[in-house]
Amino acid sequence: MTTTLQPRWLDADQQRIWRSFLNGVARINERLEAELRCFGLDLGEYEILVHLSESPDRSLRMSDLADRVRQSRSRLTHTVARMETKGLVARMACPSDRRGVIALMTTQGYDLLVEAAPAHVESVRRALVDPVDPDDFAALGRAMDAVTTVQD
Amino acid sequence: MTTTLQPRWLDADQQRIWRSFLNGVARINERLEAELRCFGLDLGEYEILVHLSESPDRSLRMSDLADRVRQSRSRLTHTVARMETKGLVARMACPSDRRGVIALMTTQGYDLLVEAAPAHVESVRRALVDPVDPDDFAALGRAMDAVTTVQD
DNA sequence: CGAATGTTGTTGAACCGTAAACTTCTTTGC
DNA sequence: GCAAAGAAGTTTACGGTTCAACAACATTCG
Repeated sequence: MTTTLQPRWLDADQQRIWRSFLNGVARINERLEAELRCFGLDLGEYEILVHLSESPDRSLRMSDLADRVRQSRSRLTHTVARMETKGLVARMACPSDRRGVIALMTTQGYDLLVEAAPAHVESVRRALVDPVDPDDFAALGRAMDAVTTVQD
Repeated sequence: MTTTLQPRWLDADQQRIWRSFLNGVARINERLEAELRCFGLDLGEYEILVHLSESPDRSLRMSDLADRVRQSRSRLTHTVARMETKGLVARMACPSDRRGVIALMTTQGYDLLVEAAPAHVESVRRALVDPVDPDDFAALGRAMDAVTTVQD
């Protein structure tokens, strides 16, 4: 007798919630991207600016930054190169590790973040925070933490 | 006196939850994409197959399909063209509207979906359904419905 | 009717992300 | 110390997405 692993299908509720999730995430992304486009940024670039602005000297090692914004190193290299030509960030050698490169935010980059942040926060509110019941919003946080905590 | 609109910043909890959301969504996507790559599919293609499989005659108008999978029409045209060369879908003229094009799933496409679906469902479980508390999961559904319901 | 407007789907170019190879440097372990 | 292994970033080529322009057809409304 062969023990065939039956797939554990999702029940109707689970399926419905899963599709709501896909739809909701897509909607949220659309809105945030649309808002940021007014400032010539996409969400990836915006997040780079945010994390740099929160770091000492407004600078971070490339690999560190890559982890925080969940971008591959290759992608970050490309993105930072583009942002460098726009004058939003700069790169310098890392003094302690000669392999390293430090990305740092320019004044222009900081100014752009200061300009874009209120509109971005407002779209996060309009797209997610405001329409959702506060208890459900808290549950959303717990759910996403659980998702992130699980190791593969 | 000018009435400057003060940005309504997120409080610490809201900020934390928002970042958990970004991290969680990214993690879930990574896992689903990784799983589907074993079958030569990405999530966009998989969803196309799912929606075709659930429709009468396993076929849908391109614009209808585009709405359901939340892809731009241009993107869908390109994606379906690629899937057509792989033999997963086919296209035919729409009888009732001569502008229209109907995408339909081939037997090969259906077979691939049947093959990939159990693994995909399993990764949805592992990435989201299983690690999350059932009450929080239900709340997640309500939250995403609220997000989708809001009109711009 | 018939022109104006809207919808459908495609096209091609530009742009961005991915994947793999590669360089340079650091760390490890004998 | 030194070779092997690993880590940091970059580069290149390729593939997919976006954007704007477009062709074909449908709809609207005077």
